[in-house]
Amino acid sequence: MDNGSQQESSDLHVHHLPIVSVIGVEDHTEEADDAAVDYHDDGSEGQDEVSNKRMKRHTDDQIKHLESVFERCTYLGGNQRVELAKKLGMEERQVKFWFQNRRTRKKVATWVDKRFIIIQGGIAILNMMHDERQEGMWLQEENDVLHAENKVLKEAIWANICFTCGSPVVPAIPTVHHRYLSFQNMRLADELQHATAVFNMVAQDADVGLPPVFPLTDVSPLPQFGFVTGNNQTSLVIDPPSPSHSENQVSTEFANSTSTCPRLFILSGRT
DNA sequence: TTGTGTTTTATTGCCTCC
DNA sequence: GGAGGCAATAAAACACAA
Repeated sequence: MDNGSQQESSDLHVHHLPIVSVIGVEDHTEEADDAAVDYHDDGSEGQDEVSNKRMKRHTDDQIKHLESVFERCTYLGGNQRVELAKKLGMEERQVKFWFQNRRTRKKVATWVDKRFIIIQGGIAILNMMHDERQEGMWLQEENDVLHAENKVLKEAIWANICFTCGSPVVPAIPTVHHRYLSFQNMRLADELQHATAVFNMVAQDADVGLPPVFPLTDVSPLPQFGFVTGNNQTSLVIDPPSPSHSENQVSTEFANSTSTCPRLFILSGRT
């Protein structure tokens, strides 16, 4: 603050008179006299030199007393200020300035505390979000595992692989197939043998010069197997149908042939 | 010792209230 | 219009690292 502005201020606001302009004319106590000595301990120094030292830190006792009063009341009335200033040996304006600055510090401190609390709350929320996210990640991992397991089970079902023991259950079907084929082959072989014998006998008796007939080696295509689900039951279907086996018979035979795998038996029985 | 950042005291300008 | 509050700021005092 330059002296020019101070002078202007002194002209406009009487209550803003510089401290050095009033110190020495007040009725100081002993402490106030000490403070005044501090202000003027330059002795014969000029007014400009004194102005350069117009700021003097209050003593610890003064600050302690001011703090104790401030704790009880942050604003002082005129009489209170005068009495406190007298008691502490301070200028009334000094007390006023001190309370004003103290209120400002308290306001800033309160603002900082509030911000700190807000930040703490934010940190707590972030921690909660982190925990929830961690839990979500665990659930996601568990979900992935379950999905993978589900996929394996589905593939096992569709591939006819026992997901309990890992052994293929598909070979159980060829067993039925083989039984069916064996039966067919035996029947066809008998028919063919019989027909060949009859044909050759007839041809020989008639002596028509036809070449002898040899048994056919061509066989019918392998039947296709499939599952049909419905009515809470899964049935084995053979295409083309076996001329000598009903679906129930084949299904029962299939179930019996795979009965070594209890879980598959249950799956094939009910859905 | 000195430069630099922080704290404390004091000032200024503007505002509201009585 | 005077008294006093507040925000912004100046300046002195202080703390501390290099």
